[in-house]
Amino acid sequence: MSADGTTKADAAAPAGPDSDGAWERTGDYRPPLSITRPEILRDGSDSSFRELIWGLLVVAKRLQKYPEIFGRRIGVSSAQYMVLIAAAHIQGGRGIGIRALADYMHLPAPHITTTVGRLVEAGLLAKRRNPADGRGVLISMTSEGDAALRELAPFQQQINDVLFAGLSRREFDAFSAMIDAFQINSGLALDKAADLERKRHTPR
Amino acid sequence: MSADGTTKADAAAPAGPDSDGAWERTGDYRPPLSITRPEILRDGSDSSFRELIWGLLVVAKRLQKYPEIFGRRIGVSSAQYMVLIAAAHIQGGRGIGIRALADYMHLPAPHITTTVGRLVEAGLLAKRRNPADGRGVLISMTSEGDAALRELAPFQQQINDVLFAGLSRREFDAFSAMIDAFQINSGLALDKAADLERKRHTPR
DNA sequence: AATAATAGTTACGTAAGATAGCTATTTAGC
DNA sequence: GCTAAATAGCTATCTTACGTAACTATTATT
Repeated sequence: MSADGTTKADAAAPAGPDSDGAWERTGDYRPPLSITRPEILRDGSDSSFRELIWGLLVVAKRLQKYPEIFGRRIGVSSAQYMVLIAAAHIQGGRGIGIRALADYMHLPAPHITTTVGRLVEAGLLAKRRNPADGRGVLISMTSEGDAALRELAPFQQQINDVLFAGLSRREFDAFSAMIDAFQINSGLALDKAADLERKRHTPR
Repeated sequence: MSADGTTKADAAAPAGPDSDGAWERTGDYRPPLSITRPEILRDGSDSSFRELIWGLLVVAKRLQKYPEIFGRRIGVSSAQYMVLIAAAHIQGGRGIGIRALADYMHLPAPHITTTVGRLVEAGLLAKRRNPADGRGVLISMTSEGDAALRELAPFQQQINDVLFAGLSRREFDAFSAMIDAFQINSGLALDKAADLERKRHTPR
């Protein structure tokens, strides 16, 4: 299964003698291939792919820190900041429902309910019954919420300017296109994973 | 401060009449600019930037699910899987210390300690005192850990093949380069944020 | 009118990850 | 050589994210 010639069954155990300081570097552990597409492999190794994935995970974790930072600036938690921004994006003229927010954010509805509740307590969001559907509610920004975002903007601008420093418009567009494509692929890959898990657990 | 002509101070409040169903779409809320770089703005609007950021956050959240999925397959948590992979990457021939792992993963050392502890309990990692430095320990894969990764590999390959489906080698390389650059910028932006926060809280 | 579907809420559980304070060992200064 | 400082790691605790299950209230379906 390993693409290279070295089939070392027991490279896993702590290799070499630990009685003295001498160590052969030949014992370096090599994990199995994590991808098979020939366009990605290089000399039968997936190491450049692994590095990319690791880089992506590093970036992903960092990106999740921005909501935390921006939120702290206006006195709300990371999740609360995200909901606030999401509401700002899609509230439209009349407000937006919990379910629509949940879908937009790819989060379960109960999470939205509690988080919106806290933002309403804080006065940043307003919540009223949907006059057109008594089951639903309409969430919208308050002027306090708007003021918080406006107060935040200069801080945010300085940080985002650094985040995209040195990027030409052409590069920005290329980056956007790649992320769009990757967003699709990552969704398909998650579906694939769910598929495989289902097959495994219900092999009937 | 708003780049467009419409300076609507109170667009924040739920606009328009809610007594009937008639709604003017002119009341749509517009958040303040989140970036100022002219290469990014389009007609004075940051909406394409916001969309990119939102896409990045969606991708980021999805990426964080993969460790969870892969980990579940071999009976460990998301964080445990990440530590296992990290150890596999950098254990070298003799093993790796807690601090080095923590740095590699950009996580606080105590988190590594507890997570490694669970993986040792599970038999996937081995831990021994560093013979060259009595304070330190050396973490390395066990053959059980290696077996788990090998058992996981086919599953992982199918998913990763979907994740990068349709990507040519050239596109893969371009993507890698962009992520590398973005990794640097995101680090700098975090530094900038910490800077600004420090200045705010110690204005002396 | 009875039933199903939908919007939202409440309550609870798991786990990530940050912080503070501690012990043990090694290195540096006198 | 002995004391002080730095370093590696551990334990305990706290906050928060986010998922699931069970429930209520309203609207749509037949």
